[in-house]
Amino acid sequence: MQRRRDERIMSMEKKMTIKEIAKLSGVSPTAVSFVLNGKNGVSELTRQKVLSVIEMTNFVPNAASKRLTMKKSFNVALIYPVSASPFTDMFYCEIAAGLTEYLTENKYNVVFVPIKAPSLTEVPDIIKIQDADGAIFLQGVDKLLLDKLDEMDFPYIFIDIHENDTKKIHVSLDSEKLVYEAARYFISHGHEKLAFLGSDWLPGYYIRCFNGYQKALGESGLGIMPGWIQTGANDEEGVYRCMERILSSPDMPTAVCCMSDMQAIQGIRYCQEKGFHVPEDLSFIGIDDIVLSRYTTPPLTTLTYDKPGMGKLAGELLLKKIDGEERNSHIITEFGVAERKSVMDLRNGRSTS
Amino acid sequence: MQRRRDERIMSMEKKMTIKEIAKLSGVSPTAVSFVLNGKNGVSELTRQKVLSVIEMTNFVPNAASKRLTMKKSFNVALIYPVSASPFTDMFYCEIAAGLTEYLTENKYNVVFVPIKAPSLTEVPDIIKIQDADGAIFLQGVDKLLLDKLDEMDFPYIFIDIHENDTKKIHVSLDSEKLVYEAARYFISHGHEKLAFLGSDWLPGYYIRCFNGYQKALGESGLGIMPGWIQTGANDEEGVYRCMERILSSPDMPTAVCCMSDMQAIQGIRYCQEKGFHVPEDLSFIGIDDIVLSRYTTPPLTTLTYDKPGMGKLAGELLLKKIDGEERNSHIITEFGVAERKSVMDLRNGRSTS
DNA sequence: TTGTACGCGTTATCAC
DNA sequence: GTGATAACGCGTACAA
Repeated sequence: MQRRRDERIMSMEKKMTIKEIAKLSGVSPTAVSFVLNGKNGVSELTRQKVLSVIEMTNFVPNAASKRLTMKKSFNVALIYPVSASPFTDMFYCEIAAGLTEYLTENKYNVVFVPIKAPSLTEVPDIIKIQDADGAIFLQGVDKLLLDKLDEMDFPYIFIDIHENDTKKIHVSLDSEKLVYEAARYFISHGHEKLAFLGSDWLPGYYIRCFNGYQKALGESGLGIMPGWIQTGANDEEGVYRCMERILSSPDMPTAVCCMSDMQAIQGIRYCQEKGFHVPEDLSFIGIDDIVLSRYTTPPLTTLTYDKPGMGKLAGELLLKKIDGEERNSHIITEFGVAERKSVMDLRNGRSTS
Repeated sequence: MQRRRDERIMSMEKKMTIKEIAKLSGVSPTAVSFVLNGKNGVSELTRQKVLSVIEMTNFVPNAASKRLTMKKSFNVALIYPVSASPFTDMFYCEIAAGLTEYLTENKYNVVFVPIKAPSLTEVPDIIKIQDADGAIFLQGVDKLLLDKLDEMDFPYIFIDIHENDTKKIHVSLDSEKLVYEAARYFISHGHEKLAFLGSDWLPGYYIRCFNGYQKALGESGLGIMPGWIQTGANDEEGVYRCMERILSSPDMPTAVCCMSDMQAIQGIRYCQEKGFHVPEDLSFIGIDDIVLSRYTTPPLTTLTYDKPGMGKLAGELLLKKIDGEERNSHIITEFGVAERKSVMDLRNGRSTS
């Protein structure tokens, strides 16, 4: 008899609702809700009754409904310009991986929102329609938009912010130190003529990187020759033009500091196409450790740190912020060196390994 | 007077609802809804009134509410095993990029759902809680799960399915033809001794690739020597072991057909580490054209096709299916050749370019 | 065209 | 402390 009833319940194809469960359990929807959410206020007896019905029917509360009543979307928007697309840029891809994993584990969806316009000043649709509880910006965004979001009290944080506006919460790298350490690495391997290959379309980023370069050289009393500093490495073509100038500099450098692994990799390519040998003729070091760097020839020596961890950390900060707890920004200042084959050790005439 | 009222409306910070808009416009919520959705059944006058109020208040209908009433989540789940993570595998990354772009344009969110368990037989949470209108599986999934989804009438499609189960809708590559053409490319460049480097943990995929290899060789009457066929290329280590055997084969091949770009790239690395020259000693060809292939040394010659387009196509098929229109599977059979530097032209003794 | 019931989980309000 | 009832949130669809 009992058995038959169970079967009837189990075979019900009708979509279950909390009311149905309540009816089947002989209790009120409230009681079911309480059981579902582990709140107390229900007797052990009812809890068991409800639990068994839930078990049998495989009931799970409807997401849309939950969203509506709780006024929470359980979505987080990941907003990025084309220059920082996780699908194009391997650096941001790794970060997005860590972020997505963390948020998924915490029952949030990550919604990828590319910015197509050159500059986003309008509140993105997903926020307007209240379909995100918070946002993560990659590489910063227009202040105008931030003002609007602030006015709405909408929680957001940044990853890899390239400005010195420390008022906003962000997870970033200490780019100055990154390039500084890259340069130090060269210097500790006997290099004294260091060129700088970078881009300046993100001015804040450029300045920080350049400062790191200059600081390292200054500390060691090394000079810079005309033509060694190139800032047009915005794309492959730009890198090529920059490298052309560096290579034709009257006093050829022995090493090149870069603002990203991609710049280093493209720089190496250019050298090789022109018949130069890396690292024998010229050494390179990157500062990202993107996966590509392992597979180039020579594999790229580069600085390394936990990129998925940055994504995860950003997720944590944002979730805390959504819950009303403020956390501080986090700037990564500790890096490892992935020693591969793109740096010549001038002290003994071999490539490092 | 009118002016003052406008300002009052504009400055209202209260979250607008369709009812508020109705009140302010002096019409019913229904009328507002009609205007919002471009349905007819409202006079031009009301339309204008409503439109102006919407304009002033910047009203946008709430997403959660829309979802609940329309019984639609406007989410699509992208479900993948670790072996096909868009964040790890550059091949799937490009596909996911095209898919995400297309779905975003069509007002759907893409929710990334990694499968952690070795085999997913349970209906994923996101589907249980009715938070996805459809799903896209990368690389196939357990039949048990598909049966359950079928029973629920839940729409799904596959990308890059590796089985011959043609009943399910999918967007895939003709792997047999891919490898066939890769082998043909070698043959047309004077190669007669072709090795095969692959993995067999996706048996259907392995068989198709191997068939392509064998077909090309058969057509040209080329023989296969013992040790030329290696199927343990599951990871870098596996590739190395396979290459070790290929290189120590009594009759060394001049070229290696691979089941993926990564295998080719890792194979090349192994050769180089062992002092062999690519392509002079051994030629390689890939079949994916992942971005990495452009940056290896030598850059990898590989087969190429529109991967973001595959993602977009999959999005189209799924959206149609969600709307109840069945579409046929699409198997990509046309490829280009990205001629780079990893293949030696044995007819004239140079590397192709 | 408009009023209103509906969908569905949560929570405030009440009764015992 | 337990449990139930009802209001809520909000866009949609159908009856009026």
